Amino acid sequence: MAGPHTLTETELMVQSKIGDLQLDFEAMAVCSNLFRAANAVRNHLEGTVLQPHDLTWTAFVVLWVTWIWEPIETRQIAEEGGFSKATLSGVLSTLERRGLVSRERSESDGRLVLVRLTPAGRKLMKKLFPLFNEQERAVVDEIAKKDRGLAADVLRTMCITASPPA
Amino acid sequence: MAGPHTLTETELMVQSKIGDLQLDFEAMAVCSNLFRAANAVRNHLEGTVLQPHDLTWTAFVVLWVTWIWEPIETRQIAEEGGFSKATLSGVLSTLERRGLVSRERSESDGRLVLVRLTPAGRKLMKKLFPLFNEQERAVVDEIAKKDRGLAADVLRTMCITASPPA
DNA sequence: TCATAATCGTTAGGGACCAAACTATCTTGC
DNA sequence: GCAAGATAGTTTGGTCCCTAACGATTATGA
Repeated sequence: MAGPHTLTETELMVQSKIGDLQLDFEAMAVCSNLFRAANAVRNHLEGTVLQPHDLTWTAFVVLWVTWIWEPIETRQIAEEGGFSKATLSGVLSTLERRGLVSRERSESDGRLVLVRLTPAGRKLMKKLFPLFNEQERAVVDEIAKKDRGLAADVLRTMCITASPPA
Repeated sequence: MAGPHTLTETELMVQSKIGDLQLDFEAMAVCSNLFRAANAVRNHLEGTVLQPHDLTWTAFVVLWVTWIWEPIETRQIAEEGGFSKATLSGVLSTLERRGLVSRERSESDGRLVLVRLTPAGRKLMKKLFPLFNEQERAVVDEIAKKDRGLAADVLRTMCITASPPA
């Protein structure tokens, strides 16, 4: 979904395939662009900020969430980051081996594990996050300033609409 | 990045961690919501439309691109779909084994492989795509009608801004 | 009290994805 | 004409991520 064909070309072809069925091309355009944009932005951030520090996207999210909310329970990291606790478990082990985070069993509830950043982890994030945000700014730069708030709102709305009713 | 904390809470925590550095919180909000929305929408579409037919996201994209543009060269599918030709190769084999697509060597250039849908593949897409589009419509439904065009534009802009200069 | 259920993090197994190496085919320049 | 390079698709090896099953701990209720 990141191809060279224009939307109009595609719409004409779809219409010819689907016959006289009713389609919502505007919804199609919004969704299609949503996936392309998310991929492009993620690839950009990975390439410019993360890869030079040998960090995975998920690893960075884990570091970021932990940095902001430490000490934090692993289940909260997984929920905040939007991935499974199984994925988190592996990523945490990697980050722990690299000396960026530490795990510690909760004293009040033996099932829980609390995660913190090590001093090295905090130092890394204090250096890395401004670079990350600078690239976020660059990615948004071409959007008219007055449209940015609306963009964030629209995306949040889609988030809520598409999320399972919990 | 799909967590329960509000953006304002997060901003306050980030500010306290980063000190007096200049950050663009609006860019942060747009990017953060972009990833959450893309994940939520993709999960929704997979759950409601794809999983009942035992189709992967990537497999569906391959079917869709092929359906619209057949006969199509594999390199075009990969570019249009936004994944590597290595990934495509495996997915095509799976779809071929299930009798949904067919591969055929080009007569004019022996390096190329042309892909088509089988009648079964075409039948499936003619049934599946309206369902898919119906869910795309549902996901966009809460966005004010007048904002949808702008949303698509903004996303396209981010796409272009973030994409490598080719 | 104490078995049953719920919840936590980890482990096992599998699928999707990519980069790099490989084979086959076509193009280019001498 | 033909060797060297370019290009297409596939295979290989490895990473990331998920679901499902598991062991450990805590909560529940008869």
